[in-house]
Amino acid sequence: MRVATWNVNSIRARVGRVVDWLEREDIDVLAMQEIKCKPVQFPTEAFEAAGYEIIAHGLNQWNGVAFASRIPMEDVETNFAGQPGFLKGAEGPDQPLEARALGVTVAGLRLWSLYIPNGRSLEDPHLIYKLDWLAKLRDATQAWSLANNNGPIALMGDFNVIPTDEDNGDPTIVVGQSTHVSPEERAAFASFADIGLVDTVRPFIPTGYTYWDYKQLRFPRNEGVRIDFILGSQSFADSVTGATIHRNERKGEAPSDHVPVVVDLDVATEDDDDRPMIF
DNA sequence: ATGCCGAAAATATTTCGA
Repeated sequence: MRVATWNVNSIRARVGRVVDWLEREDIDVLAMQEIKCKPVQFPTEAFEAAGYEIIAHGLNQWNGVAFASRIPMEDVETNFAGQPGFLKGAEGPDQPLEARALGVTVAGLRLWSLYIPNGRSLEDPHLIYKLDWLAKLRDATQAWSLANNNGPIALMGDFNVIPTDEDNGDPTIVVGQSTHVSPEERAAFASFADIGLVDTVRPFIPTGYTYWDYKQLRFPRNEGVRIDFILGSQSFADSVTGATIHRNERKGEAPSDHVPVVVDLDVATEDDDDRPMIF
């Protein structure tokens, strides 16, 4: 079973590339971020023609998350428990939720497609929102694990955090001046390890980037950053047999600025006919 | 060539992104 995450930066601008890649790479489940549309605007037909069902959560032209899967999806959940909201210029606890989190269960695995807030700048209220969002996500994940006997769960998506200096190849992103690398953001990211989640890709791909800015020849110069992750509970990570970062998807005509990240899982599904089912 | 930013709403300019 092959599971992937990809910030597509507008699915309507990228549908051909995404569907071609799904088929070429034999992907079973894809978590998408920044679909930048409402569900009615999502190019569902192109995915269905390739054998994938779509579940999308989008409120407007900003943000938006979705799943494409050729294995049945169950227990669909938009937003996580306690998820903070945000509205520029507004304050207080009743700000509207943004379309940044979507959960589904596939083949017994709990999967989340997540688009963590950017933060914008060190002085911006958006950074406070980002840190709160990550803390509440951690709390919701911990609560799920407690209620589900530490079952298999993965948080997949664009975390908008560069965990180590080795993950930062962009010379304009500087510790002390930029978001994504601040001690507070790195601590928020690291806190997922405290509730038992591990980076399921790093053991297979120790270095390498997942995003290169469109500007300033960042990709030809390989001045990217690593911000897209698949964090899994131990029971999820135990079934991971391999991982890949699809750097070639940054090339060619009209690429997203992010590339797909894939994990291979040793998990039995209904569609498997090459593996004996033993009960 | 991997090459100097792109998408969407609005309809020219602004917002957002990391």
